[in-house]
Amino acid sequence: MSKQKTSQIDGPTPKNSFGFRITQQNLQTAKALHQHQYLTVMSIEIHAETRGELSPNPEMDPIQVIFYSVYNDVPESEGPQITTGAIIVDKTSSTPGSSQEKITPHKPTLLEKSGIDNLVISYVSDEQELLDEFIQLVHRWDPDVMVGFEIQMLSLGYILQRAAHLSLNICPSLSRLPGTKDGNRFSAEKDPWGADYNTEIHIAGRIVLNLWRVLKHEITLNIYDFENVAYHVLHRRIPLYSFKSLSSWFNHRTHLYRWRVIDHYITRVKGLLQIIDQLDIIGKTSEFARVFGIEFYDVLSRGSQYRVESMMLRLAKPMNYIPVSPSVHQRARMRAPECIQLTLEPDSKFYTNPVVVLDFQSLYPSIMIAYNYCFSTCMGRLDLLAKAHEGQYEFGCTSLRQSPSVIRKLEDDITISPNGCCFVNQDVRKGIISKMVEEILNTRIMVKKAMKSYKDDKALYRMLNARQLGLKLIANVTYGYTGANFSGRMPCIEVGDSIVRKARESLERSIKLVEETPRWGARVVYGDTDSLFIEMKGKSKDEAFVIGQEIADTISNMFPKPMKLKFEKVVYLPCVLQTKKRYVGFMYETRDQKEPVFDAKGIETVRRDNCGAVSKILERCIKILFTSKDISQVKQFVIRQCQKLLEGKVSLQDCVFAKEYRGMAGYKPGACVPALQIARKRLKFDPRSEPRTGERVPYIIVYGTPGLPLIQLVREPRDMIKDPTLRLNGTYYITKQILPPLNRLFSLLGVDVFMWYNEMPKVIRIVPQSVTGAESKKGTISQYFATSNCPVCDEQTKQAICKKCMNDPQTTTVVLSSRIQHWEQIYSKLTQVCYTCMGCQDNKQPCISLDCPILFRRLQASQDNLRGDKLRQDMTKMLDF
DNA sequence: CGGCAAGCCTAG
DNA sequence: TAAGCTAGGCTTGCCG
Repeated sequence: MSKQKTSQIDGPTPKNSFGFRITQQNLQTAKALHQHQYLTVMSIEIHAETRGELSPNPEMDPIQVIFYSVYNDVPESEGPQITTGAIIVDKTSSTPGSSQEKITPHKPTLLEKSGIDNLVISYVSDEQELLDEFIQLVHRWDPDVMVGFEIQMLSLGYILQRAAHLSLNICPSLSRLPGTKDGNRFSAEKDPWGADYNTEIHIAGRIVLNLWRVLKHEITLNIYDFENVAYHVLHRRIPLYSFKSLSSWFNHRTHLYRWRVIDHYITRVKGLLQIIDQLDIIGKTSEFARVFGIEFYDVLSRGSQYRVESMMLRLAKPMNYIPVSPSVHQRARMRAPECIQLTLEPDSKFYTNPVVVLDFQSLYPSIMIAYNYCFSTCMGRLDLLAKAHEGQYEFGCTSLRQSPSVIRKLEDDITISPNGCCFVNQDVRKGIISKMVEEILNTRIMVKKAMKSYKDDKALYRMLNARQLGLKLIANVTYGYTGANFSGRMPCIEVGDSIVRKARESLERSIKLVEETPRWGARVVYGDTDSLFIEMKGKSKDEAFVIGQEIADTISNMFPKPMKLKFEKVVYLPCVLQTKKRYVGFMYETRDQKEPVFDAKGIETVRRDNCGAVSKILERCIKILFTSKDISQVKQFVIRQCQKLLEGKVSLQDCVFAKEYRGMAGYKPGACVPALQIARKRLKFDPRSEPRTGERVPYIIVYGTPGLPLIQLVREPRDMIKDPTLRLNGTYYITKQILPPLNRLFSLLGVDVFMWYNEMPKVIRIVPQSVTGAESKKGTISQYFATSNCPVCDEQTKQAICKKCMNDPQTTTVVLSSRIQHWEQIYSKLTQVCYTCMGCQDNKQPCISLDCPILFRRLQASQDNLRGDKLRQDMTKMLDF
C-alpha cells in the first residue's frame, strides 16, 4: 500500500499543496493503480466444538475447523482471484501431519447446491497442527489484510485466545516481522480500561479488520450481524444457525450433516469478501489514506482531528508554523463559546403550497475562505486588543502579544467578525485553514468534473468518488476542529465562534431579504444553520422553481466568494414541517420530474430507535396523506394495522427494536435500559455471550402483569421462539410506539389519532380478576390472550382458565405444556424452513404464512408423522395464538 | 401530575 | 488511551 500512497507529495511543482493534479496523465496513472491494488485480503472464521447453548469459549472449546477465503487482487493472468478453503481437525485422519488435497465432494448434487465446490481442504490430526497449518497458510498467502466479521470473540481473536490457552503466542508468527515483539499484541479477555474498543489485534505488517465495526461507520443499519448486512448489502438472505446446531451437526456420528456446517462458514468467509468488495471498503479507505496523507489503518481507527491535523500541518510546516499544544488545564480554562447556530422555530403545519429549499453550499468552509478566518490570521478579540497594548492578552487557550506598532500598522487591513474578533486581510497573510479548505473545495470541484467524463470506467469512477467524498468530509470537520473543546488539541474559540456568528449573520440577512422582497411573494417558514425553507403561497411548482432560482442568485450576490446560496433544486410539494430538525415532504429535484421522492428528515421513518412497524406505518400514512389528501383513508389503514397488531398477526421482525449497547462501564449506576438488561441476563448465563460494546442489541416488548415497569417486559427475539407463552405486547406497540409519532404529525391537521384507536372495536381480552401467588406467575401463559374459551377443556369461561381446570392444576399443566411443546416444535420448524426458503424472496420478508405453498409443502414433508389436514389445523391454531 | 436526568439518535 | 462541534426531539423512570 505504501508503494502508491505517497510519492506525489514530493513531485515536481504540484498544482496544490496536496499534490493533486487532475491531468490526463495523472488520471491514467491513478487508473492503473486502481484497477488492481495488488492487495491480498484474507477472511477467517472458525468453528469450535461448543457445549450446549453456550458460545464458544477458548478456555474450554477446541477449534475444529478454520475457514478462510483469500482475495488476491492481481491481474487475472497471474492466477485465480479467490481461493476458499478450510483446515479441519479430524482425529481419524490416518495420515500423520497435514495432508492437502483438492476435494471433489462425494455428494455432488447436495454440495453443488450449497455452493461447496472448489474448496481447498486440508486435514490435520490435532489442534496444535491446526495452528501450525494456519500459520503456514498465512505465510503462503501473505495477506495484507486479515478480516473476520467479529474478531474479538470469534474468528482471528478466538484463534489467538485459544493458542494462548494452549500456552502459545502465535501473534508474532503470523506477522511479517516474526522476530520482533513490537506491534504484535492482542489482549485476550480483560482490558485495563474495561472498554472493548481497545481490545484490538495488532499483527505487525498486516491490517486486521473487525468488519462489523468498520461497517458501523460505513452503512446505517438497525442491526449489524452478518445476516442483516448480507441482506442489505448483498441482497441475499442467509440463515443463522445457533452454535448448538452447528456443533451437533458437525459432530453427528454419521457425518451426514457436516456439509451444513461447512456450507454455513464458507458462505460467511466468502460473504465477508463480497461485502468488502461491494462497499469498496479497501478502495475507499486507501483513497482516504492518500487524500488525508495518513495510514490505511488510521483512516479506520482514528478520529477526524487526526485527518485535519495531517492536512493542516503539511501546509503549515513549509511556512514555519508550529501548532500550539495546550495542556489540559489551559484547554479547560478557555472561554466558552458565545454563539450558536441559528435554528428557526418552524411554522409547523401541513403545506399544500410549494416550499422551496435553499442552502448555502459548504457554508462554514466558504466563510473561512471568504473572510480569511484562521488561527494564523486571528488577532484576538477587539476589546482585549484595544486594552492590551503592551501586555499579553487572552487568545484561544493560550495568550497572544502584539506590539502596538504592529497593531497600528495593520489598522486598515483588518476585518472584524460580527462577534468582535479581528482578522487580518488575506493580502497581509492568507490563513492556513482558509488556504487548506480552499484547495480542498477546488480539488473537489475538479474531481467532480473528472468524474463526469469517466462515468463508464467503474474502477476509476469509484476512486474519484471516494476522493471527492473524502474531501467533502474533511472540509466539513475543519470547523469542528477549531471548536473542539474537550478533546481538541488546538481549539481556538475566537476562530470557531467567528465562523458560527458569521454564518448566523449571513442566514439572518438572507431571511430578511426574502421577506423584504414582496414581488417574490415568499415567506421563510424554517431554516437551520445554512438552509432556508420558503413557502410560495399560491404558486405552482414551476413558478416555485423559477422564483427559487432567482432568490438563490440574488442572495449569492450579496456575499463574497465563494459563499453561495444554492437552489438545491428542491421543491417540496406537499410537505409537513413538524418541529425543528423534523420534516417530511414530496421532493422534486428537477422541473420536469414527474414522480416525487419521499424525503424525510429527523422523523421516525429515518430513526433507528423505533421498530420497523413504526417507520413503515408512518411512512405509508404520510404517503397516503400526500397523494390522496384523504384522512379517512389514513384512518382506515391505521385501524387495520392496529387490529393486526392486537391479533398478533404481525411479523416479529417488524417489532424488533435494536439499540446500541455501551458496555458495562458505559452506563451510570442504576441505568435501566433494555440493551443493558439483556447484556446482564446474557452475562449471567454465559460470559462469552455479552454483546460487544457498540453492538446494536435487538429486543422486543411482551405482555406481562399490569403495572410492571416496561423494562421487565423486554425480551430477546429468540426468547419469543423458545417460549411460546410470550406474546408481543400489541397494546404497547400501538399506544406507545405507533400512535404517538402519527399523532404528532396528524395533530397538525387537527386530527386526533388516539381517538381512532379508542373508538376501534377491539379483540376481547379477558384479564383474570385476581392474580395470586406463584402458581399464576408460572402460568402467565393464558393471562393475556384473547379467548373466551378455556384453553384446557375448551369450555366457555369468563376467565382465562375455567374454574374446573383451575382446580385441577396438574392436569392443566400437563395439557398446556404438552400443547406448548408441540406448537413450539412446529413453530421452530416453520421459522427455520421459512428463513432458508428461497420461495418468496421477492417479498423480501419471511412470510411465515399458511398461504405460502412452498412453506406448507416443506413443512409437511419434514413432519411426516403429521397428516396434512391435522397439520393445517395445528398451524392455524398456532398462528392465531 | 410536572419537572428532571439519562439515554438514544438525528440534522446540520 | 483517544476522543470534531451543537441543537434538538423524544421515551422512560424517578422524585417531589
